[in-house]
Amino acid sequence: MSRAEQLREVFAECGIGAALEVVGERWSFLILRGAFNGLRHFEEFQTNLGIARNILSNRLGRLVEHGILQRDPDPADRRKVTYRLTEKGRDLLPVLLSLRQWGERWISGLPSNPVLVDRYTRQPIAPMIVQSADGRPLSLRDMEWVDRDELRRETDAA
Amino acid sequence: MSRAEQLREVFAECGIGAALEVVGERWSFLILRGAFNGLRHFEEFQTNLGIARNILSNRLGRLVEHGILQRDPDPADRRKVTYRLTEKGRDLLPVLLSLRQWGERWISGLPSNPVLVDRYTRQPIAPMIVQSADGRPLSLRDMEWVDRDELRRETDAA
DNA sequence: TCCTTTCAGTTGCGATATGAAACTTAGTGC
DNA sequence: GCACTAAGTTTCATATCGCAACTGAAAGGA
Repeated sequence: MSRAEQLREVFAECGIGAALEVVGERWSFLILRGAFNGLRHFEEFQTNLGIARNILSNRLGRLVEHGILQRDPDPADRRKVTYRLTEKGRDLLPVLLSLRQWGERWISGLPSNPVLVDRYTRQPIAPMIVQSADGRPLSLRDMEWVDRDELRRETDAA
Repeated sequence: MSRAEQLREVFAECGIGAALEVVGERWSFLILRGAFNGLRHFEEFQTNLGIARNILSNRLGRLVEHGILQRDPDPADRRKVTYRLTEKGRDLLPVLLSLRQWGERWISGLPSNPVLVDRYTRQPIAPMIVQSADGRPLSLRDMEWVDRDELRRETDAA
């Protein structure tokens, strides 16, 4: 087994590793943040993020390959290409928001701009929290890591 | 302004960038996953993740520097060093869990091991979701990005 | 039509980061 | 003292990043 394969195995055995293989490179999250904030075109990403053009090209390509962004030539102006989030990409919002809230709380200390609000109440969204299956907030000491098979035996026994 | 400073500015203007500057490098998330799963010692991280020793050394150092891990020599065996999550580090759990759930849903397709359960009900925790200030689940079309100052004007007007 | 600009990349190349393996240093246990 | 363990550090090859310049196709205007 090659080194790359080994790595992929380490990564893939857990959802975190699997996810990181796809969005774990430098700039990927910032490109996605841009996409969530309405950036659509190569030049927009480039000037907005200040990322090198070759890297941007490479990252957009990877995100498209993995089905996180969708690449469509603009029929009205055939120079232009539109990148938009797929459902798979939009489903990364909780990741981006938890990361952002953590950064606001522990690093920058300030609320980021723009703010994501409830469209109707105009209230900023709530902090991301871990909850039980029935919706109670859980702190780390209310939780426990359990081996999958162990858990199955537990519930079978009950 | 140097290139590095420019980058730091781009990163820092938003919580996501600020967070990525600290935990955005390759392996950082996997090291944190390890820490959440109970890894404490250098050799444990190394054998468990298969990461190169120099990189591990560097990443642990950075995470300690940034106050995400705490480094304590073991008084009982002075060869050993214990790395444990600080509050700042533990507060990254929502990030790790959303990432993991996304990876399970869209990449690996399988629940990861071990499973995080409610200690008392033995139920796996709920999927991470975006909620309104009063706790309603929000989908992307219920939300809107608003400029911070714009929002202030809105609420002042009301 | 010719000329200029825009858009989305690609190419070349030096700087930086990563990875594997061997080495070091301190401490433990017999 | 001797073998072994834990936590790194060093060395060196390779891979990735980042900048600047370049390309090629398509608009847009005189």
